[in-house]
Formats: sequence, structure tokens, C-alpha cells
Amino acid sequence: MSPYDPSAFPPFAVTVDLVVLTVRRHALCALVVRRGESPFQGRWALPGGFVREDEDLGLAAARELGEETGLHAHDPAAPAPDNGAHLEQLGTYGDPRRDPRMRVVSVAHLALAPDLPAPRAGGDANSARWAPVETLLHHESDVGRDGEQPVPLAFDHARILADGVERARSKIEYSSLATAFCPQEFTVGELRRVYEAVWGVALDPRNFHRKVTGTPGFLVPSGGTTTRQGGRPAQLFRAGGAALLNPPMLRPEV
Amino acid sequence: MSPYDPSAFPPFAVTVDLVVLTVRRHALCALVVRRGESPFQGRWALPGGFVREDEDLGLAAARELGEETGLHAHDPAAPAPDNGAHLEQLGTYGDPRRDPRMRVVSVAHLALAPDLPAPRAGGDANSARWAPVETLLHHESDVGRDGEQPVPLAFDHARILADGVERARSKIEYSSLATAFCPQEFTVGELRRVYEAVWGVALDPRNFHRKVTGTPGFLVPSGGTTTRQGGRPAQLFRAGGAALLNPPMLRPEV
DNA sequence: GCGCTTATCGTCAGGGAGACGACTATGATC
DNA sequence: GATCATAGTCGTCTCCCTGACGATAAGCGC
Repeated sequence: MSPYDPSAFPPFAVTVDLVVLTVRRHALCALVVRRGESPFQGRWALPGGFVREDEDLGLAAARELGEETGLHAHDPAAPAPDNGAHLEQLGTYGDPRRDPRMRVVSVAHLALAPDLPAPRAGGDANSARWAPVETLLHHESDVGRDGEQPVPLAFDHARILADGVERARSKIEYSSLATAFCPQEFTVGELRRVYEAVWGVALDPRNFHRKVTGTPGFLVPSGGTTTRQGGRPAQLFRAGGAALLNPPMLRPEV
Repeated sequence: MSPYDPSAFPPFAVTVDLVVLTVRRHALCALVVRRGESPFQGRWALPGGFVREDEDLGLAAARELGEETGLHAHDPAAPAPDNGAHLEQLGTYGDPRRDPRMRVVSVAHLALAPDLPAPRAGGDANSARWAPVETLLHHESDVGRDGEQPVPLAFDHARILADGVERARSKIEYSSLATAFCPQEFTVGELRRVYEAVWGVALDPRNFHRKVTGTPGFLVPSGGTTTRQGGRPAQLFRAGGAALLNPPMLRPEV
């Protein structure tokens, strides 16, 4: 490392941005907030904010997550019935021109949450919403929910979101992370619908059932059953302790 | 994002640190440099430096890599016979107390390079070396090459190095990245020794040969043969275009 | 040539995944 | 209450990949 003259390095602003994903109505959705000021005023953006003076990056992300969703981040060391959202660092974005005002380096984090009632952003319900990632990323192809013209996300947030979605898609292959999209108790079919929504494919219910119930440590039966999806009552499970799936869940070909 | 008062956010220093890995004499090695000043004066550390005023993070990492090793980073968009090192972002480390002097956020990058002649660090050959990661991470178990007491790396660099090694170990499972450790032309046996060194296991030469030659796009024969490893002449290959191995190379159980 | 080394090809058994048939247990509808 | 639609669950069969390992090939040093 070079000599450490306090005037020898340029000062940066450091922020955390959040890619918060959930599955709603069979679609993978991300949390976006409406920008109230320039630049990109009125555009949708990922939630985020400055890292504080004495705050670690993960803590800053967890704080922002709590402020935006009310969720607390899952502590990886905590026991299984934590119900906190999964939170992990995604990547850091520092293009010198990504913010026109000054040099901002953003440490993006990825959070996976079960389906939540409704976003709350400082009480202003109109400034935060869940939007299908499909719509957010292919803004030219569709129109927003309330008829507004869909426009690209602010800053480089489309890129960050795309990276987060790709991370989630690949990570549920070889880890038990898909359970982070489910409530504490869930059925095999609900878990399968998570995979189908995240990957955008249809999976064979019988082979899926064999796979997930046959992988040791992935699911543990909770004893109860439910018919909330209709049809024959389904056994309820919780996430088991296993973090990695070996062999992995295979994503079908395109 | 919060209102943008220039005095509303704390200033950070942003650096890039490099985990440069190579395979030397059947061992996975990392590039370390000796610190010339406090703190951690005299201790080994990962190479790195400040991100410049108008420099993207990846560019800063590529610049540092060139300064330390003479390697240029591989451009993912460039054609295959690039011979540049693989370079990717690894993660960002921003604990408020990771540098005792001030708030420094370090964006760590991972570089994979073929076996190089010798490190050059600004001409000072004594201040940079390749060291087996085994030695660097388990400093209590062994003694450095020239008899010196092995001490932990400076700052949180042991953690960063461990993360980089873990990334490399898992990434060669499902990608063709192992070829980044090989010269432009290499044999199946040389590629196998890369896997063995990175994973620290022994692989069956016959099954390995079947696997890598049977995976479409992984290896393309270059036409020549070599006996530089002794024994029967071996066919020479170059890396094929395929980036992902499907199905992956399976890492044997512990 | 002999032994040593490494490369390469073949064979066989076992496990996992895809394809898909069959059966079960609910709620909804007539 | 019979029927139907909907999910869930269990089985079977085949194919492909992998691990284990025998056998052969083609250099090198002596």
C-alpha cells in the first residue's frame, strides 16, 4: 500500500444499495422506491443510503433493509427458526460517472424475503412498491401497473438488479436459499413454485418432490398439513440446517 | 437515497486489494508484498492501492495487477488467445476498524495467473513473493521459506485471502477457470495438476481425462504434443470458448 | 532392452435425474 | 352426495454420468 498522506487519496462517498427480492403471485419481484429529488427525480430506484461513520457495510445494509421493509436480517449464526431475511453482499459499483454529482461507490447487497404484505417507506405508501423484475429490466416491453410509462431504473440500478437476480437464480441451484422466499412453514409445492418463479420454468412436481425430500437436511417436516393451495392436504416443512445442496438442484435447459 | 448535502456523508478512502493466485510446484500460491511502513510494518500483505479520482474499480485493480506482476487483465470480451490473467471482483471489506488510521473501504479483486517467473515489486525483489496459501492461512503450523517466523497477514488480509481461495476453489468446479492457471498451451495432465493443487486432492487421471475431453467447448486440441512432463507424449490443448462446465467437475469428498 | 513415467482407452457397476403412470385426499359444483 | 378439478405423493423405467480400476501406448534414462 502506498504512503498514507491524508491528502494523497480522493474522498469517496460510500452507500449501500439493496436488491430485495420476493415472490409474489408467481413472479419474482424487487422492491423499488421512487426518487423524490434530482437526479432521476420521479424515477424508480433501488432502496439504499449512506454508510455511517462507524458502521460496517453489512450493518448498514441490514439497517436500510429494516427501514424499508421492517424485516430484520437473518444472522447466519442464529438457529434455523429465525424468520429474518437472507442478506448477503452482492458487489460494488464504482464507475466514476455513475452519479453525476460526485464520486459515489455503492456496495450492493442482495436480500431474499418471503412475500410481505406491502412496502412501507417512511409511511409514504406511494413511494415504494414491489415490481416484477421482468418489468423493471425489460422496460421497453411493457407498461407499469398504474398505466405509467415504464422507464429504466435510476443510476446503474438496472445493472445492479440484473446482477442480483442472476445471483439469486444461480444460488438456489446449489444452496437451500430458496427457502428464504418461503414463510417459516411451507409445503413442497410452495417451494417448487418459488423455483419456478425465480427460474421462469415449469418443474415436474413428482421429480421435484423426490429431490427435495430426498436431500438430507434440506427440509424437516413440521408435523402439520395445510390445504391453503387447494387439493389434497400437503405436509408442512421448515428449512433444515443444510446450507448447501449436494448434488445441486438442476435448472432445466432454456 | 437521502438528500445530498455534501457535508451529510462521511468521507471514505477506497482501495483495491488483490488476491493473485497461481500454481507453483504443485501448490496454490498467492502474491504478497512486504509492508514498508506502519501499521503492520514488515508484515506481509496483499498488494493493493488507492482508487484514483477518475478510475473505475476494475480499472484500478487491473492497474495494480500490472504494476505488481506485469500481467495485463484479461478482457472478457476479447478472443480466447488473450493470455491475460483472469480478474474479477471478489468482495468489499469495510469494517470501521480494519485500518487503525482512518476509514478505508477495500474492494478486493481476485486474479488467477499462470506460473510466472518471479514477482517484481517496483524493482525491489525482496519485498514481493509467491507464498503457498497453506502457509499464509495456517501461519501457526509452519515456518516461512527463509526461516522467518510466519506471522498473520496485515489488516484483514487473511480473511480476504481465504475468501479468494474459497472463490477459486468453488469456481473451477463449474467453470473453465482452471485454464487461467495454465499457459496458453497445456496438457490434460497439467490441467489436472491445477485442480489437484487448488483443491488439495488427488484425482484419477483416467476419469479426469475422460471428463475434460468429453466436455464440449472446454478444450480444443492445438495439434502439437509435448513431453515436458516426462512419460508418453501428451496432446497439447488450448482453452475452448465454453465458460461454464455443465455438468460441473465434481470435487471429491473431504 | 528394461524399468520408470505419464498418457490414453475400455469396461463395469451404482446413483441420480427426466419422463411419466398411478393413486390419494381435499374443496367446489351440480 | 356424486362428480370433478386440483394438488400432493409414491413408483417405475431408462439413460447418462461418475467412480473404480484393468490394460495398453509411447516417450526417457540406464
